[in-house]
Amino acid sequence: MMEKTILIRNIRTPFEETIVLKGWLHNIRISGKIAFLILRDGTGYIQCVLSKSAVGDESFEKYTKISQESSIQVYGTIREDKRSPIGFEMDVQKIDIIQQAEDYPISLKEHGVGFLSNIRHLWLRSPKQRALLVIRDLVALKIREFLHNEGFTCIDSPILTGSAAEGTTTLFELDYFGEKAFLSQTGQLYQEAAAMAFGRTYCFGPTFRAEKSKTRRHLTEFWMVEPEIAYCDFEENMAIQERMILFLIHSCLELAGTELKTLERDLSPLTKIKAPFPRVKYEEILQILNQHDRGKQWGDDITGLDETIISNEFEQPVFITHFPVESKAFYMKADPTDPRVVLAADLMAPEGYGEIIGGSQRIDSLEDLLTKMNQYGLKQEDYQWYIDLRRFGSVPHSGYGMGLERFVGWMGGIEHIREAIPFPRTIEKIYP
RNA sequence: UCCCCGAUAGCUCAAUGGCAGAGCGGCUGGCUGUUAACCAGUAGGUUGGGGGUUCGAGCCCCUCUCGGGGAGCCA
Repeated sequence: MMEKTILIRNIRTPFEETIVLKGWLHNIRISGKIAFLILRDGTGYIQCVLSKSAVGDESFEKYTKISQESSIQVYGTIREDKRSPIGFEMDVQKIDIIQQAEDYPISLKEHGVGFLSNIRHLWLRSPKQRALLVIRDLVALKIREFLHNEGFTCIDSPILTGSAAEGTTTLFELDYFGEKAFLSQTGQLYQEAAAMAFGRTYCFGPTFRAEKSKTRRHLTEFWMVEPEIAYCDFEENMAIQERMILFLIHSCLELAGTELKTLERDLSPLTKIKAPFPRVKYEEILQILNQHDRGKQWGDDITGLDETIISNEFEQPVFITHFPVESKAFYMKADPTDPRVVLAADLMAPEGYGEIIGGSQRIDSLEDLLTKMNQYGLKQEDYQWYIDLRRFGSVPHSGYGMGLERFVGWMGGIEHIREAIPFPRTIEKIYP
């Protein structure tokens, strides 16, 4: 007979007939004539109870020698059990050993991050890593769902680009049939073109920064979602971001409870979050920082440490707005009421997580754009297509970029965002 | 590129300049309700590489390599 294969996540009722679970051995505890095998199949964990009286001496001997992470198919029945974290256990009748694993390097005890990073291909199997990457998948799905429901069309920007969007020092350069090309550090400029065609657009994919940053919030390859909205001003831009963040938080709380629990995430800071998020001008932020003896003057950057201070100061995410013109990218629109500042806003997540979104209203006047490009030393011929957008039906428009790993890292409450991407690339890690 | 910290058993870590150790993992045995199970036994080491000081270096000094954290920059 052919037994039915069941995914652990789909076990919601007992099965009196024999079924089969296909997975890997996470852990085994042997107590004389009874053994407890924790099986994982990628969708969940279940304890399989193996008793000598049920399978016989010979099988019991064989099955209790299965090593951690061996691939196995377990046949048996499913029974409710109040002692189980998922409410069910399997009574084992038979086990097929697909491959007996060699000594597995990751034990159930603690390990250092350097060791684990070198075996990331195996580390992915650990419960917390699984939980975090499941949340990543959920967040990515819900970003698309949110934007789709708000009338956005996904128009992917190219990853290979011929010219720099924001200076060349932080770009990965490569040879493109004898010409210089770069890995994209933002898809934004292309989204501005797309938004003029589709109204509301976004791109969502990998971006690359050759910055030699060695911090808990930096990767050289990371995923970014970049919405761009035609006929949208600075204020409406923030309102959309606010709605998106709330939707994503609520989605995680509602749909990823198991994973958040696995990560031992304290949920109270997340459940407290509600709109509207505070909007605080750069100038006022400087004052707050100076109350912490940061000695800030007009024009100074908000550094990583400053971000941590700010994001600990508020329980809610905070928009920092109205940055000095010189500190921001060339395409940002100056505030008509205060030309010293641009209509830009960075969103700081609370709990010390810092910046997760950078956004702005873009320059829509041809004249202003050309002036600004000139000031930033950008050649018009490299950006002719971009300039064109101000010549053929230019409109007020705004957009933002959110770093997926930073958001996921915040949701998961983790220390370092390298765990929020399956195979992180950092300044000194490109393997595995 | 710069600053700080680190490298000892497969892993996580101890060891006043004086015999290199523990827990986990491995292996052997015990236990029919374990939850990172527990108990007993056992194997496991060129203390990251090179040089120096010293009667004597895991420990002090120099240097290199690698790893971690941070600065600058950014999502």
